[in-house]
Amino acid sequence: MTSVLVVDDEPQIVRALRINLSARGYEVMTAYDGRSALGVAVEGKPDVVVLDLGLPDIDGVDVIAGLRGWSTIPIIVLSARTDSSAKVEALDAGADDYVTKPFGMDELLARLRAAVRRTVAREAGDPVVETASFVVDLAVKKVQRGGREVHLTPTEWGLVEILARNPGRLVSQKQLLQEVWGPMHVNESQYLRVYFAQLRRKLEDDPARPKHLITEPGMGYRFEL
Amino acid sequence: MTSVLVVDDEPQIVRALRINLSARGYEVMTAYDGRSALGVAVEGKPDVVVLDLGLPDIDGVDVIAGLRGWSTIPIIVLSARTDSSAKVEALDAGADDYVTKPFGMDELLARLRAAVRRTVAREAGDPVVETASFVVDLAVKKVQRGGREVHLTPTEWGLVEILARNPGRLVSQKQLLQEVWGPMHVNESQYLRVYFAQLRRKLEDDPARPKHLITEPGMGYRFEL
DNA sequence: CCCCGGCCTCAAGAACGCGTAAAAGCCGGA
DNA sequence: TCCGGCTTTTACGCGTTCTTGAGGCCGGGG
Repeated sequence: MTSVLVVDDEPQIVRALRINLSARGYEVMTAYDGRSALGVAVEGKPDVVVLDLGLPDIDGVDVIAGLRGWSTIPIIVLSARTDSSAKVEALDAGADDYVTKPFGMDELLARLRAAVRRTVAREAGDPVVETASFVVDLAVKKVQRGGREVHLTPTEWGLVEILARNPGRLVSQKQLLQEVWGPMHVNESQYLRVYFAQLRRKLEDDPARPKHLITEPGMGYRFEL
Repeated sequence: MTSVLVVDDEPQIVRALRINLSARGYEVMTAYDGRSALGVAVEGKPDVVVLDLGLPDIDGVDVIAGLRGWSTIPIIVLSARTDSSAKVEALDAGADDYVTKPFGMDELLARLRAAVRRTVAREAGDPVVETASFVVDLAVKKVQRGGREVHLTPTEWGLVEILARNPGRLVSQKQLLQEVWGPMHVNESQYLRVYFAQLRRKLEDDPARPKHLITEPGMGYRFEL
Protein backbone atom coordinates (compact mmCIF):
# COMPACT_ATOMS: atom_id res chain seq x y z
CA MET A 1 0.00 0.00 0.00
CA THR A 2 1.20 3.48 -0.78
CA SER A 3 1.70 5.64 2.28
CA VAL A 4 1.37 9.41 2.38
CA LEU A 5 2.59 11.77 5.05
CA VAL A 6 0.37 14.85 5.31
CA VAL A 7 1.92 17.82 7.08
CA ASP A 8 -0.26 20.85 7.80
CA ASP A 9 -1.11 22.92 10.83
CA GLU A 10 -4.73 23.41 9.78
CA PRO A 11 -6.71 20.44 11.12
CA GLN A 12 -9.51 20.78 8.60
CA ILE A 13 -7.10 20.40 5.71
CA VAL A 14 -5.45 17.40 7.29
CA ARG A 15 -8.88 15.91 7.86
CA ALA A 16 -10.02 16.52 4.31
CA LEU A 17 -6.87 14.94 2.93
CA ARG A 18 -7.03 12.01 5.28
CA ILE A 19 -10.59 11.24 4.22
CA ASN A 20 -9.89 11.54 0.53
CA LEU A 21 -6.66 9.62 0.61
CA SER A 22 -7.90 6.79 2.81
CA ALA A 23 -10.95 6.42 0.59
CA ARG A 24 -8.60 5.84 -2.33
CA GLY A 25 -6.60 3.21 -0.56
CA TYR A 26 -3.63 5.23 0.65
CA GLU A 27 -2.20 4.77 4.08
CA VAL A 28 -2.15 8.19 5.74
CA MET A 29 0.24 9.55 8.35
CA THR A 30 -0.06 13.08 9.69
CA ALA A 31 1.97 15.76 11.40
CA TYR A 32 1.08 19.30 12.46
CA ASP A 33 4.49 20.90 12.60
CA GLY A 34 7.89 20.60 11.03
CA ARG A 35 9.66 18.91 13.88
CA SER A 36 7.22 16.07 14.22
CA ALA A 37 6.98 15.82 10.44
CA LEU A 38 10.66 15.01 10.23
CA GLY A 39 10.30 12.49 13.02
CA VAL A 40 7.32 10.77 11.44
CA ALA A 41 9.08 10.70 8.08
CA VAL A 42 12.06 8.90 9.57
CA GLU A 43 9.93 6.44 11.46
CA GLY A 44 7.22 5.76 8.92
CA LYS A 45 9.16 5.97 5.64
CA PRO A 46 6.21 7.34 3.65
CA ASP A 47 6.20 6.97 -0.12
CA VAL A 48 5.31 10.62 -0.64
CA VAL A 49 4.99 13.74 1.48
CA VAL A 50 2.36 16.48 1.16
CA LEU A 51 3.84 19.45 2.93
CA ASP A 52 2.27 22.75 3.90
CA LEU A 53 4.82 25.54 3.92
CA GLY A 54 3.26 27.70 6.62
CA LEU A 55 4.17 25.62 9.62
CA PRO A 56 4.33 27.10 13.11
CA ASP A 57 7.80 25.96 14.14
CA ILE A 58 10.20 25.44 11.23
CA ASP A 59 10.38 27.28 7.94
CA GLY A 60 9.02 25.16 5.14
CA VAL A 61 12.19 25.29 3.11
CA ASP A 62 14.13 23.94 6.06
CA VAL A 63 11.72 21.06 6.37
CA ILE A 64 12.37 20.22 2.73
CA ALA A 65 16.09 20.41 3.36
CA GLY A 66 15.71 18.21 6.42
CA LEU A 67 14.01 15.52 4.37
CA ARG A 68 16.35 15.82 1.43
CA GLY A 69 19.28 15.31 3.74
CA TRP A 70 18.65 11.59 3.83
CA SER A 71 15.89 10.81 1.40
CA THR A 72 14.57 11.32 -2.11
CA ILE A 73 10.93 10.82 -1.19
CA PRO A 74 8.80 12.95 -3.50
CA ILE A 75 7.58 16.11 -1.78
CA ILE A 76 4.46 17.96 -2.93
CA VAL A 77 4.31 21.42 -1.43
CA LEU A 78 1.03 23.05 -0.49
CA SER A 79 1.10 26.78 0.04
CA ALA A 80 -1.03 29.86 0.09
CA ARG A 81 1.75 31.89 -1.48
CA THR A 82 1.22 32.27 -5.20
CA ASP A 83 4.22 34.43 -6.08
CA SER A 84 6.74 32.73 -8.26
CA SER A 85 9.67 33.44 -5.93
CA ALA A 86 8.09 31.21 -3.30
CA LYS A 87 7.60 28.47 -5.85
CA VAL A 88 11.14 28.74 -7.14
CA GLU A 89 12.54 28.66 -3.65
CA ALA A 90 10.62 25.56 -2.66
CA LEU A 91 11.29 23.69 -5.88
CA ASP A 92 14.99 24.47 -5.80
CA ALA A 93 15.17 23.37 -2.19
CA GLY A 94 14.17 19.93 -3.41
CA ALA A 95 10.38 19.89 -3.66
CA ASP A 96 8.91 17.93 -6.53
CA ASP A 97 5.74 19.90 -7.06
CA TYR A 98 4.06 23.04 -5.79
CA VAL A 99 0.30 23.45 -5.43
CA THR A 100 -1.30 26.71 -4.31
CA LYS A 101 -4.16 26.91 -1.86
CA PRO A 102 -7.01 26.76 -2.32
CA PHE A 103 -6.47 23.64 -4.34
CA GLY A 104 -8.71 21.21 -6.16
CA MET A 105 -8.68 17.82 -4.56
CA ASP A 106 -8.80 16.15 -7.98
CA GLU A 107 -5.73 17.99 -9.11
CA LEU A 108 -3.79 17.28 -5.96
CA LEU A 109 -4.62 13.61 -6.21
CA ALA A 110 -3.52 13.56 -9.85
CA ARG A 111 -0.24 15.22 -8.99
CA LEU A 112 0.21 12.76 -6.18
CA ARG A 113 -0.36 9.87 -8.54
CA ALA A 114 2.19 11.35 -10.92
CA ALA A 115 4.75 11.65 -8.14
CA VAL A 116 4.21 8.11 -6.94
CA ARG A 117 4.25 6.74 -10.48
CA ARG A 118 7.69 8.21 -11.03
CA THR A 119 9.24 6.55 -8.04
CA VAL A 120 7.53 3.28 -8.75
CA ALA A 121 8.86 3.40 -12.29
CA ARG A 122 12.29 4.16 -10.88
CA GLU A 123 12.32 1.22 -8.58
CA ALA A 124 10.40 -1.17 -10.76
CA GLY A 125 13.50 -2.31 -12.61
CA ASP A 126 13.80 -6.06 -12.13
CA PRO A 127 13.42 -6.31 -8.38
CA VAL A 128 15.60 -9.39 -8.23
CA VAL A 129 19.31 -9.24 -7.43
CA GLU A 130 21.28 -12.37 -8.12
CA THR A 131 24.71 -13.57 -7.06
CA ALA A 132 26.56 -16.79 -7.61
CA SER A 133 25.48 -18.03 -4.18
CA PHE A 134 22.03 -16.63 -3.56
CA VAL A 135 19.11 -14.63 -4.95
CA VAL A 136 17.46 -11.60 -3.34
CA ASP A 137 13.89 -10.83 -4.41
CA LEU A 138 13.20 -7.27 -3.37
CA ALA A 139 9.55 -7.40 -4.39
CA VAL A 140 8.47 -10.28 -2.17
CA LYS A 141 11.24 -9.74 0.39
CA LYS A 142 12.66 -13.21 0.18
CA VAL A 143 16.07 -14.76 -0.25
CA GLN A 144 16.84 -18.08 -1.89
CA ARG A 145 20.01 -20.10 -1.70
CA GLY A 146 20.50 -23.19 -3.80
CA GLY A 147 16.78 -23.41 -4.55
CA ARG A 148 15.84 -23.37 -0.87
CA GLU A 149 14.37 -20.30 0.74
CA VAL A 150 16.48 -18.81 3.51
CA HIS A 151 14.63 -17.35 6.43
CA LEU A 152 15.83 -13.88 7.44
CA THR A 153 14.80 -11.95 10.52
CA PRO A 154 13.45 -8.42 10.01
CA THR A 155 16.76 -6.83 10.94
CA GLU A 156 18.71 -9.12 8.67
CA TRP A 157 16.37 -8.35 5.80
CA GLY A 158 16.71 -4.64 6.43
CA LEU A 159 20.44 -4.87 5.88
CA VAL A 160 20.20 -7.13 2.86
CA GLU A 161 17.61 -4.89 1.26
CA ILE A 162 19.69 -1.74 1.53
CA LEU A 163 22.75 -3.48 0.18
CA ALA A 164 20.90 -5.21 -2.63
CA ARG A 165 19.45 -1.89 -3.76
CA ASN A 166 22.98 -0.55 -4.09
CA PRO A 167 24.84 -3.42 -5.68
CA GLY A 168 28.57 -2.81 -5.93
CA ARG A 169 28.34 0.45 -4.00
CA LEU A 170 30.00 1.01 -0.71
CA VAL A 171 27.33 1.74 1.89
CA SER A 172 28.57 3.49 5.01
CA GLN A 173 28.09 2.04 8.46
CA LYS A 174 26.23 5.17 9.39
CA GLN A 175 23.74 4.80 6.59
CA LEU A 176 23.03 1.18 7.44
CA LEU A 177 22.59 1.92 11.12
CA GLN A 178 20.48 4.95 10.37
CA GLU A 179 18.10 3.14 8.09
CA VAL A 180 17.77 -0.09 10.02
CA TRP A 181 18.07 0.99 13.66
CA GLY A 182 17.19 4.68 13.34
CA PRO A 183 19.13 7.87 13.95
CA MET A 184 19.62 7.08 17.63
CA HIS A 185 21.98 4.18 16.95
CA VAL A 186 24.36 5.44 14.30
CA ASN A 187 27.33 4.57 16.48
CA GLU A 188 26.46 0.99 17.34
CA SER A 189 28.77 -0.49 14.77
CA GLN A 190 28.95 -3.67 16.83
CA TYR A 191 25.40 -4.47 15.68
CA LEU A 192 26.69 -4.56 12.15
CA ARG A 193 29.47 -7.01 12.97
CA VAL A 194 27.08 -9.35 14.69
CA TYR A 195 24.50 -9.22 11.95
CA PHE A 196 26.93 -9.49 9.08
CA ALA A 197 28.42 -12.57 10.71
CA GLN A 198 24.92 -13.98 10.89
CA LEU A 199 24.12 -13.12 7.29
CA ARG A 200 27.34 -14.63 6.05
CA ARG A 201 26.60 -17.83 7.90
CA LYS A 202 23.23 -17.95 6.17
CA LEU A 203 24.17 -16.78 2.70
CA GLU A 204 27.84 -17.21 1.89
CA ASP A 205 29.32 -20.49 0.73
CA ASP A 206 32.34 -19.92 2.94
CA PRO A 207 31.31 -17.54 5.72
CA ALA A 208 34.92 -16.98 6.74
CA ARG A 209 35.82 -15.82 3.23
CA PRO A 210 32.80 -13.85 2.05
CA LYS A 211 32.51 -13.18 -1.67
CA HIS A 212 29.42 -10.98 -1.65
CA LEU A 213 28.94 -9.36 1.74
CA ILE A 214 32.21 -7.50 1.87
CA THR A 215 33.52 -5.44 4.76
CA GLU A 216 35.44 -2.31 3.94
CA PRO A 217 37.20 -1.71 7.25
CA GLY A 218 36.53 1.67 8.74
CA MET A 219 34.15 2.65 5.97
CA GLY A 220 31.21 0.35 5.52
CA TYR A 221 29.96 -2.66 3.63
CA ARG A 222 29.59 -3.57 0.00
CA PHE A 223 27.34 -6.01 -1.80
CA GLU A 224 29.29 -7.64 -4.61
CA LEU A 225 27.33 -9.56 -7.22
CA MET B 1 24.57 19.25 -21.38
CA THR B 2 20.89 18.92 -20.58
CA SER B 3 18.66 18.96 -23.63
CA VAL B 4 15.06 20.20 -23.72
CA LEU B 5 12.45 19.56 -26.38
CA VAL B 6 9.99 22.45 -26.62
CA VAL B 7 6.73 21.66 -28.36
CA ASP B 8 4.29 24.49 -29.08
CA ASP B 9 2.46 25.81 -32.10
CA GLU B 10 2.84 29.44 -31.04
CA PRO B 11 6.18 30.64 -32.42
CA GLN B 12 6.56 33.44 -29.89
CA ILE B 13 6.37 31.03 -27.00
CA VAL B 14 8.88 28.71 -28.60
CA ARG B 15 11.16 31.66 -29.20
CA ALA B 16 10.87 32.94 -25.64
CA LEU B 17 11.65 29.52 -24.26
CA ARG B 18 14.51 28.95 -26.62
CA ILE B 19 16.14 32.21 -25.59
CA ASN B 20 15.71 31.63 -21.88
CA LEU B 21 16.78 28.02 -21.97
CA SER B 22 19.83 28.56 -24.16
CA ALA B 23 20.92 31.42 -21.97
CA ARG B 24 20.92 29.01 -19.03
CA GLY B 25 22.99 26.44 -20.81
CA TYR B 26 20.33 24.03 -22.00
CA GLU B 27 20.43 22.53 -25.45
CA VAL B 28 17.08 23.30 -27.10
CA MET B 29 15.16 21.31 -29.69
CA THR B 30 11.81 22.45 -31.00
CA ALA B 31 8.70 21.12 -32.69
CA TYR B 32 5.46 22.83 -33.72
CA ASP B 33 3.08 19.92 -33.83
CA GLY B 34 2.54 16.53 -32.28
CA ARG B 35 3.73 14.40 -35.14
CA SER B 36 7.09 16.10 -35.50
CA ALA B 37 7.41 16.29 -31.71
CA LEU B 38 7.31 12.51 -31.49
CA GLY B 39 9.83 12.27 -34.30
CA VAL B 40 12.23 14.72 -32.75
CA ALA B 41 11.90 13.04 -29.38
CA VAL B 42 12.89 9.69 -30.87
CA GLU B 43 15.80 11.18 -32.78
CA GLY B 44 17.16 13.61 -30.24
CA LYS B 45 16.49 11.78 -26.98
CA PRO B 46 15.91 14.97 -24.99
CA ASP B 47 16.30 14.90 -21.21
CA VAL B 48 12.97 16.64 -20.69
CA VAL B 49 9.99 17.72 -22.79
CA VAL B 50 7.96 20.92 -22.45
CA LEU B 51 4.71 20.20 -24.19
CA ASP B 52 1.87 22.51 -25.13
CA LEU B 53 -1.44 20.71 -25.16
CA GLY B 54 -3.19 22.74 -27.86
CA LEU B 55 -1.44 21.33 -30.86
CA PRO B 56 -2.95 21.53 -34.35
CA ASP B 57 -2.70 17.90 -35.35
CA ILE B 58 -2.75 15.46 -32.45
CA ASP B 59 -4.54 15.76 -29.14
CA GLY B 60 -2.13 16.56 -26.33
CA VAL B 61 -3.00 13.51 -24.30
CA ASP B 62 -2.18 11.31 -27.26
CA VAL B 63 1.20 12.95 -27.60
CA ILE B 64 1.88 12.11 -23.96
CA ALA B 65 0.77 8.55 -24.57
CA GLY B 66 2.98 8.40 -27.66
CA LEU B 67 6.01 9.40 -25.63
CA ARG B 68 5.19 7.20 -22.67
CA GLY B 69 4.95 4.24 -24.98
CA TRP B 70 8.70 3.95 -25.13
CA SER B 71 10.17 6.44 -22.71
CA THR B 72 10.02 7.81 -19.20
CA ILE B 73 11.39 11.24 -20.12
CA PRO B 74 9.86 13.82 -17.81
CA ILE B 75 7.09 15.78 -19.51
CA ILE B 76 6.04 19.23 -18.36
CA VAL B 77 2.71 20.21 -19.84
CA LEU B 78 1.91 23.78 -20.77
CA SER B 79 -1.73 24.60 -21.28
CA ALA B 80 -4.22 27.42 -21.31
CA ARG B 81 -6.88 25.19 -19.77
CA THR B 82 -7.11 25.79 -16.04
CA ASP B 83 -9.92 23.40 -15.19
CA SER B 84 -8.89 20.53 -13.00
CA SER B 85 -10.28 17.86 -15.30
CA ALA B 86 -7.72 18.87 -17.94
CA LYS B 87 -4.93 18.68 -15.41
CA VAL B 88 -6.04 15.32 -14.09
CA GLU B 89 -6.31 13.95 -17.60
CA ALA B 90 -2.83 15.07 -18.59
CA LEU B 91 -1.17 13.97 -15.37
CA ASP B 92 -2.82 10.58 -15.46
CA ALA B 93 -1.79 10.15 -19.06
CA GLY B 94 1.77 10.30 -17.86
CA ALA B 95 2.74 13.96 -17.60
CA ASP B 96 5.01 14.90 -14.74
CA ASP B 97 3.86 18.45 -14.21
CA TYR B 98 1.21 20.84 -15.46
CA VAL B 99 1.71 24.58 -15.82
CA THR B 100 -1.07 26.90 -16.94
CA LYS B 101 -0.59 29.71 -19.41
CA PRO B 102 0.22 32.45 -18.97
CA PHE B 103 3.15 31.17 -16.95
CA GLY B 104 6.02 32.78 -15.10
CA MET B 105 9.33 31.95 -16.70
CA ASP B 106 10.98 31.66 -13.31
CA GLU B 107 8.48 29.12 -12.17
CA LEU B 108 8.69 27.08 -15.33
CA LEU B 109 12.45 26.98 -15.09
CA ALA B 110 12.27 25.91 -11.45
CA ARG B 111 9.85 23.12 -12.31
CA LEU B 112 12.13 22.12 -15.13
CA ARG B 113 15.08 21.96 -12.77
CA ALA B 114 13.05 19.84 -10.38
CA ALA B 115 12.14 17.43 -13.17
CA VAL B 116 15.70 17.15 -14.40
CA ARG B 117 17.05 16.78 -10.89
CA ARG B 118 14.87 13.73 -10.35
CA THR B 119 16.10 11.90 -13.39
CA VAL B 120 19.68 12.85 -12.79
CA ALA B 121 19.43 11.46 -9.28
CA ARG B 122 17.92 8.33 -10.77
CA GLU B 123 20.47 7.66 -13.42
CA ALA B 124 23.53 9.22 -11.85
CA GLY B 125 25.98 7.19 -13.87
CA ASP B 126 29.01 6.71 -11.69
CA PRO B 127 31.19 9.72 -11.65
CA VAL B 128 34.50 8.19 -12.68
CA VAL B 129 37.85 9.95 -12.78
CA GLU B 130 40.42 8.30 -15.00
CA THR B 131 44.16 8.68 -15.43
CA ALA B 132 46.67 6.83 -17.54
CA SER B 133 47.64 4.65 -14.57
CA PHE B 134 44.47 4.15 -12.54
CA VAL B 135 40.72 4.75 -12.29
CA VAL B 136 38.84 6.31 -9.37
CA ASP B 137 35.13 5.51 -9.07
CA LEU B 138 33.65 8.04 -6.70
CA ALA B 139 30.20 6.45 -6.50
CA VAL B 140 31.23 2.96 -5.45
CA LYS B 141 34.40 4.18 -3.73
CA LYS B 142 36.81 1.92 -5.54
CA VAL B 143 40.14 2.37 -7.25
CA GLN B 144 41.42 0.18 -10.06
CA ARG B 145 44.90 -0.09 -11.45
CA GLY B 146 45.59 -2.17 -14.49
CA GLY B 147 42.26 -3.97 -14.18
CA ARG B 148 42.97 -5.04 -10.62
CA GLU B 149 41.25 -3.41 -7.71
CA VAL B 150 43.50 -1.55 -5.31
CA HIS B 151 42.53 -1.58 -1.67
CA LEU B 152 42.67 1.79 0.05
CA THR B 153 42.38 2.45 3.76
CA PRO B 154 39.80 5.01 4.90
CA THR B 155 42.41 7.72 5.28
CA GLU B 156 43.90 6.98 1.90
CA TRP B 157 40.48 7.06 0.30
CA GLY B 158 39.68 10.34 2.02
CA LEU B 159 42.65 11.97 0.35
CA VAL B 160 42.04 10.42 -3.05
CA GLU B 161 38.40 11.43 -2.97
CA ILE B 162 39.12 15.08 -2.29
CA LEU B 163 41.76 15.20 -4.98
CA ALA B 164 39.69 13.34 -7.54
CA ARG B 165 36.81 15.73 -7.01
CA ASN B 166 39.16 18.59 -7.87
CA PRO B 167 41.11 17.25 -10.82
CA GLY B 168 43.91 19.53 -11.97
CA ARG B 169 43.35 21.96 -9.14
CA LEU B 170 45.78 22.67 -6.36
CA VAL B 171 44.41 21.56 -2.99
CA SER B 172 46.10 23.15 0.02
CA GLN B 173 47.64 21.07 2.77
CA LYS B 174 45.35 22.78 5.20
CA GLN B 175 42.25 21.76 3.31
CA LEU B 176 43.35 18.16 3.05
CA LEU B 177 44.24 17.93 6.72
CA GLN B 178 41.07 19.69 7.72
CA GLU B 179 38.78 17.41 5.75
CA VAL B 180 40.48 14.12 6.49
CA TRP B 181 41.87 14.56 10.00
CA GLY B 182 39.66 17.37 11.23
CA PRO B 183 40.33 20.92 12.36
CA MET B 184 42.59 19.80 15.20
CA HIS B 185 45.33 18.55 12.90
CA VAL B 186 45.73 21.23 10.24
CA ASN B 187 49.44 21.49 11.01
CA GLU B 188 50.38 17.82 10.84
CA SER B 189 51.80 18.08 7.35
CA GLN B 190 53.94 15.04 8.09
CA TYR B 191 50.76 12.93 7.85
CA LEU B 192 50.37 14.06 4.28
CA ARG B 193 53.92 13.06 3.38
CA VAL B 194 53.50 9.61 4.83
CA TYR B 195 50.16 9.03 3.13
CA PHE B 196 51.11 10.44 -0.22
CA ALA B 197 54.13 8.16 -0.22
CA GLN B 198 51.78 5.27 0.46
CA LEU B 199 49.35 6.30 -2.24
CA ARG B 200 52.10 6.71 -4.79
CA ARG B 201 53.37 3.26 -3.98
CA LYS B 202 49.90 1.89 -4.59
CA LEU B 203 48.86 3.94 -7.60
CA GLU B 204 51.76 5.40 -9.51
CA ASP B 205 53.70 3.43 -12.09
CA ASP B 206 56.94 4.92 -10.80
CA PRO B 207 56.34 6.05 -7.20
CA ALA B 208 59.58 8.01 -7.17
CA ARG B 209 58.47 10.06 -10.17
CA PRO B 210 54.76 10.61 -9.68
CA LYS B 211 52.75 11.69 -12.71
CA HIS B 212 49.37 12.16 -11.06
CA LEU B 213 49.77 12.77 -7.34
CA ILE B 214 51.87 15.89 -7.55
CA THR B 215 53.41 17.80 -4.66
CA GLU B 216 53.41 21.55 -4.88
CA PRO B 217 56.10 22.34 -2.32
CA GLY B 218 54.93 24.65 0.41
CA MET B 219 51.43 24.83 -0.99
CA GLY B 220 49.66 21.56 -1.30
CA TYR B 221 48.95 18.69 -3.66
CA ARG B 222 47.42 18.35 -7.08
CA PHE B 223 45.73 15.52 -8.92
CA GLU B 224 46.86 15.47 -12.56
CA LEU B 225 44.79 13.38 -14.94
C1' DC C 1 80.51 26.30 0.96
C1' DC C 2 77.23 25.30 4.53
C1' DC C 3 72.74 25.77 6.62
C1' DC C 4 67.98 25.13 6.66
C1' DG C 5 63.28 24.23 5.49
C1' DG C 6 60.55 21.20 3.34
C1' DC C 7 60.11 16.72 1.47
C1' DC C 8 60.60 11.51 1.20
C1' DT C 9 61.44 6.99 3.38
C1' DC C 10 61.41 3.62 6.87
C1' DA C 11 60.13 1.26 10.90
C1' DA C 12 57.89 0.15 15.33
C1' DG C 13 54.50 0.58 18.96
C1' DA C 14 49.90 2.04 19.93
C1' DA C 15 45.26 2.26 18.80
C1' DC C 16 41.59 0.78 16.32
C1' DG C 17 38.22 -2.03 14.03
C1' DC C 18 36.84 -6.63 12.83
C1' DG C 19 35.09 -11.49 13.54
C1' DT C 20 33.40 -14.69 16.65
C1' DA C 21 31.12 -16.78 20.38
C1' DA C 22 28.18 -16.83 23.97
C1' DA C 23 25.32 -14.88 27.46
C1' DA C 24 21.63 -11.90 28.69
C1' DG C 25 17.36 -9.38 27.71
C1' DC C 26 13.01 -8.96 25.42
C1' DC C 27 9.02 -10.02 23.45
C1' DG C 28 4.72 -12.74 21.75
C1' DG C 29 2.43 -17.07 21.31
C1' DA C 30 1.20 -21.67 23.11
C1' DT D 1 3.75 -19.23 32.77
C1' DC D 2 7.08 -21.22 29.95
C1' DC D 3 9.27 -21.47 25.51
C1' DG D 4 11.45 -20.04 21.28
C1' DG D 5 12.98 -16.65 18.27
C1' DC D 6 15.09 -12.32 17.84
C1' DT D 7 17.85 -8.56 19.44
C1' DT D 8 21.19 -6.44 22.34
C1' DT D 9 25.31 -6.74 25.13
C1' DT D 10 29.75 -8.31 26.61
C1' DA D 11 34.29 -10.21 26.04
C1' DC D 12 38.52 -11.41 23.73
C1' DG D 13 42.04 -12.52 20.09
C1' DC D 14 43.88 -10.87 15.97
C1' DG D 15 45.24 -8.35 11.97
C1' DT D 16 45.39 -3.82 10.02
C1' DT D 17 45.90 0.96 10.21
C1' DC D 18 47.48 5.14 12.26
C1' DT D 19 50.78 7.78 14.52
C1' DT D 20 55.22 9.17 15.59
C1' DG D 21 60.12 9.72 15.49
C1' DA D 22 64.55 9.36 13.21
C1' DG D 23 67.40 9.75 9.24
C1' DG D 24 68.45 11.08 4.43
C1' DC D 25 67.77 13.91 0.27
C1' DC D 26 67.40 18.15 -2.34
C1' DG D 27 67.46 23.05 -3.61
C1' DG D 28 67.75 27.89 -2.39
C1' DG D 29 69.77 31.56 0.27
C1' DG D 30 73.27 33.42 3.05
